[in-house]
Amino acid sequence: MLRTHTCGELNISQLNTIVTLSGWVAKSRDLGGMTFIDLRDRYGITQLAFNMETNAELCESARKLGREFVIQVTGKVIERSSKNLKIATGEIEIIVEKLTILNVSQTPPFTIDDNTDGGDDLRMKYRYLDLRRNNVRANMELRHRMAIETRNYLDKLNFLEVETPVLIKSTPEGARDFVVPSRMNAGEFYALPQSPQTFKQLLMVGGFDRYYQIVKCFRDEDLRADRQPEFTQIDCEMSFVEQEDILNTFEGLVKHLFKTVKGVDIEKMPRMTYADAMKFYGNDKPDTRFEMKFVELNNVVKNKGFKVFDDAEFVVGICAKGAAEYTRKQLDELTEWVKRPQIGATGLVYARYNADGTIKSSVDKFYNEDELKIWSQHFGAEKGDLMLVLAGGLEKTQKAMSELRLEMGTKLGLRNKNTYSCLWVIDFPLLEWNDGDPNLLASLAGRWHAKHHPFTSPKPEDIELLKTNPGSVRANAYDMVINGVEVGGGSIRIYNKTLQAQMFELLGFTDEEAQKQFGFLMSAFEYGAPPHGGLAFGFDRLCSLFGGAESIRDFIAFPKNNSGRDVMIDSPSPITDEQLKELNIRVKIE
RNA sequence: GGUCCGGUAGUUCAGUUGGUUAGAAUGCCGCCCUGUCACGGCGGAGGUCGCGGGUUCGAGUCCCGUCCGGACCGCCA
Repeated sequence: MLRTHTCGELNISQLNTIVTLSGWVAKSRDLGGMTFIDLRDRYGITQLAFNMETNAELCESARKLGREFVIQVTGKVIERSSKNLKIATGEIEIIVEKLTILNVSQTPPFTIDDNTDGGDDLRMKYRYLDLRRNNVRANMELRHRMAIETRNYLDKLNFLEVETPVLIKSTPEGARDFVVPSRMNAGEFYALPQSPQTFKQLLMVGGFDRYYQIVKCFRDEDLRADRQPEFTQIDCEMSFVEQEDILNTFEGLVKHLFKTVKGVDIEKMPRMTYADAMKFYGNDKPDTRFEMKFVELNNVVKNKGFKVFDDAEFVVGICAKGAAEYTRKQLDELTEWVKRPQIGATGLVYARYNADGTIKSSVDKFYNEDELKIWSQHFGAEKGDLMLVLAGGLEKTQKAMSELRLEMGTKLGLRNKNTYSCLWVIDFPLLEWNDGDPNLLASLAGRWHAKHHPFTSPKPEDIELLKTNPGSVRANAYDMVINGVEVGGGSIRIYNKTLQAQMFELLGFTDEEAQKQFGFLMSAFEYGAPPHGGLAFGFDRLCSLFGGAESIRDFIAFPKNNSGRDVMIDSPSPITDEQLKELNIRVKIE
């Protein structure tokens, strides 16, 4: 071993011990007569001391060490004369007797420090240096802890971790597939899994009644701060269960993670129907850390001569507690904010319930104070509150108000990242109407597509509606939402061949297409498929939520950038003509 | 496919209405300094202002195009 101890463990109890440490030169302070070096490894920092008086030669070599040189030192642990209580090893230092340079280093392009001066791009290019920073390493440690505790919890409940293949079959439903050409089968391609969905269902048919896997999944869609082309799921499936069993089991998993990783106790998670989530939050993943629920105003504000409201399909408001003090300027800024193309509202109506009991609105011309009093009753507004109203088409206005609600929540400090509000959103619609996306129409020739996926079972009491009113059919599908983040979701699956065939038909698959793409699953269902269901958690998102971060990138050791590039290894990249020839592929860039 | 923001020293940034030799901090190099821990002091080097074109007597600054990065919308069953 090139060390007897790590750089994080020595303290006053090891005084006068001779130790050997190895690590990186984090910083050096040359005072002339003596030189101090901060030696860093994964575990911490230990100060090395070199003295001109006692060993001039050694001190001279220490002065020449550059940042990030890898060195090994042997020396005695002594008590510092001036202590640094900010670090764990701050009471001691090493009087170095022997110094070996294990490796030299170029000066790093950014400081390896908690508050680095490096921009994101640079950090990604030199990710191996970025990983030396405390906070990035702490994120990876958190991720490790989450994975371990996930395995602990599920193992205790008899779940089996089973690996499923990564080279699988492309299907047109859902996200775009990443594809891999097959050399041995000219002109044919594997697809990388968007999730191990069909395999975990086949494992249920195979009798593995409790399965999980912490598994990489791939989706070739545009990226975001919380979306990577390859990402990790905690993928789970259970047999002989009903929806409540799944919810309870995996609510338990998340509670276990909060308890063991963060020391936080989470209460029983409420269940909210999709319909209520949309009604009160305009969103299927509501941030329930704060109220500020939607107030429908169609029956309150119409027919008073205000054309915007009269013509609107949907008029909705929220009550921002204590925000009546907002200045004209702040309200104008808020109006501009909702008018941005990303939000898409055409305007914002506000009414202040002033401390003196008067109510002043931006539409006083159309609504007198008595009418505004009625507004405030609907809002549940009190003195000091601000009422905000948007109007327009239903979906667009719901979406805009949902964004405005989150913005107001942020502005009013109601979204503390150390507070966790968890819930299940249940009873999602089974199907969504295809509003004319030509790509979908071409591939599916169907008018509906599955909101969750085509194996999701309808609620038994809604099955009749499949024939008459498919849009109103509710699914046995559920999402777990924490602080407005969809951390996971799943469903009770169809295990009946006839019902599955009916679904495929509704989704526009011909028998032939269904057979070609999912024949293996339909065949399997003919051999005694048990009732089953499951869900998958977005592991990266869960980690970033636990770590209090917005972006998942810092919880992935080697993430990709916005364009799906790995700037460190410079991929993707072209392949040689020889490789292309072997694969029977000709590249043509339009 | 679309909207917005950014690209100036190794790094993070400033740069006014278009006007002399493009600045600061930090890092780097050299000298000095025996208790530092954001050490301190003095000195120095370091620039294709992303790239291409245009307007102008004159462009880091204005216009057009393009590339790169970031946030978002669409998309992500």
